[in-house]
Amino acid sequence: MKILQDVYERLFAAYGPQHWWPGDSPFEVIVGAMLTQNTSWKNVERAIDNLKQADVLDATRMHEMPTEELAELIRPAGYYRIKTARLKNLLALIANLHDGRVENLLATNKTELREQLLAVNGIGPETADAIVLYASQQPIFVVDTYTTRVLTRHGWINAEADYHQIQEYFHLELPENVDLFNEYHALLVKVGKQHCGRKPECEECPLCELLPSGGPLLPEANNPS
DNA sequence: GACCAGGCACATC
DNA sequence: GATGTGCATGGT
Repeated sequence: MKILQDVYERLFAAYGPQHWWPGDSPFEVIVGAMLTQNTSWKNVERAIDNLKQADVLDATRMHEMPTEELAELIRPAGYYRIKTARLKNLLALIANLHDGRVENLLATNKTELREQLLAVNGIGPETADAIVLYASQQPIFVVDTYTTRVLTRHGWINAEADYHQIQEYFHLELPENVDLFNEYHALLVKVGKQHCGRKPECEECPLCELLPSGGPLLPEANNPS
């Protein structure tokens, strides 16, 4: 039985479409993916609003604008110095390898695109995959802390599973579909925020109500208890 | 005031 | 190769 499909159907039935990724353009999605690293989306919104107000939410303008100026605009998103450098690194990739055109970057096939993104200092697997899925609209599953937390809490993966192993699990059990991967990731984030992962007990956890811990699914998974 | 948030790179052992 | 730490703002 494909448990991950069953989990998805239950989550979608309970919560419906999440309409991710918020953003008016692919470039805004990219910037959001960079800024939301270990940061609440609310703070990212403030930063993106600042960029819009300053009329610089554009790859060329952000590439050419002074570092200090960009830093000040994205400040609400936290880690603003390092994130400014990271954004500049990505903007340099777009300028140098893609003629400064975001659409060229996003037209790159997902394997090559992921590789190029991962080569950028400041882009790790989650940010790269978020850009591939949500900005470039190519099917790759995004694994984040909530994904790991929810799956380990329910005993569906072993606690030592790394990013790639978890991603492979989703790719193995699910059809390769952009809309499915989009909704599934968003639903896991939604439920993960309410999930009992932070607490030992499991009350008022919507996911646990829907899906009581059923034991390991992967052959190598640990027994959760 | 402590803790957390849609990670990642780098230092050190 | 595993583990620890810095990065920073804003909400609870």
